[in-house]
Amino acid sequence: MDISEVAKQAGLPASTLRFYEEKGLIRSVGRRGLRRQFSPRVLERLALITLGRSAGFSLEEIAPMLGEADRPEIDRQALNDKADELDRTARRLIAMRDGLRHAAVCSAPSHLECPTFRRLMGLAVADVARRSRRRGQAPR
Amino acid sequence: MDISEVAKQAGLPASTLRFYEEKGLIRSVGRRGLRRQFSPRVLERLALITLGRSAGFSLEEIAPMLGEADRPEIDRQALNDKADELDRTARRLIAMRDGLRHAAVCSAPSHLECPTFRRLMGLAVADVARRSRRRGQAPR
DNA sequence: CTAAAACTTCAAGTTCACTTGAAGTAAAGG
DNA sequence: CCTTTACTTCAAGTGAACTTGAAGTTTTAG
Repeated sequence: MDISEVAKQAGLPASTLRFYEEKGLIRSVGRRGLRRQFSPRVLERLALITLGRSAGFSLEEIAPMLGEADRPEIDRQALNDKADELDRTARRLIAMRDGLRHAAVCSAPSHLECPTFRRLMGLAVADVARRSRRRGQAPR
Repeated sequence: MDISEVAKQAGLPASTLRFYEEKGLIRSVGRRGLRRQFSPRVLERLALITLGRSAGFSLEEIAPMLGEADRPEIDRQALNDKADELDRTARRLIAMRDGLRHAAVCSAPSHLECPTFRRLMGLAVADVARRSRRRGQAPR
């Protein structure tokens, strides 16, 4: 398959495919002239990468999961850890969602006077503070 | 208050406070010598920024919400929109979480042979494809 | 009074995941 | 054969949100 065919099927721009190849995440099976040729199996690999990305894994984290050949060796512990992390993140988002919804209808003259909103602010600040403590005074 | 005092209370490095001031997100009330002095009210503003950030707003989105003076004018519609967005994101994360949990215990010889896992991959790919279509062939 | 600690500015660097542009080559269609 | 289209490489650029470093000034503690 030509790169544009892969791009179309994977839903990714060709530039991304070249970038992934350069990073060692995928491989082309050869060239026809200058042009890369891909095996259809690359689509599976790309789907795996896309899945990983949308689960919040970085490319660096994904690389070792893909394995050298075509048998992904996903560490089950890593999956569970990531699942836990997603769970925590999702909970935070939902708390935030509810806070926002409340703020949107709250009748307090200013959000600053709304207890719910203030509690939310407090949580966020505590969160940042905790983070910076963990990372030794250098938060992100 | 000195910048370090504000930093401590807000849980943010001083460099971030200078950065926020440069961006017009906060203001110092004056200088003592070279040193910025902050009013304690800046803490509220910073809490608001931190809250916004953790809800997924960009600094650019947050700026207009803070208002010129000290009375934040948060657009209720923006809050609802962001709440909806958080909701969608949270749902995606939860689907992903369940998928990962399944994959972690799945007995299929390879994840590639597990239907649940494959469905998950398909979803992620469809998602990316949808995105790139919306954004005119230029996804992120 | 002096030295260390805390602050200042400004430019440049960092990270991540790509994208863009320029300049060139090759394949496909007519 | 010739042109258009599709690909190629490589370096550099993007954006968000900061961080870091160097060099200088001021405050504070002893």
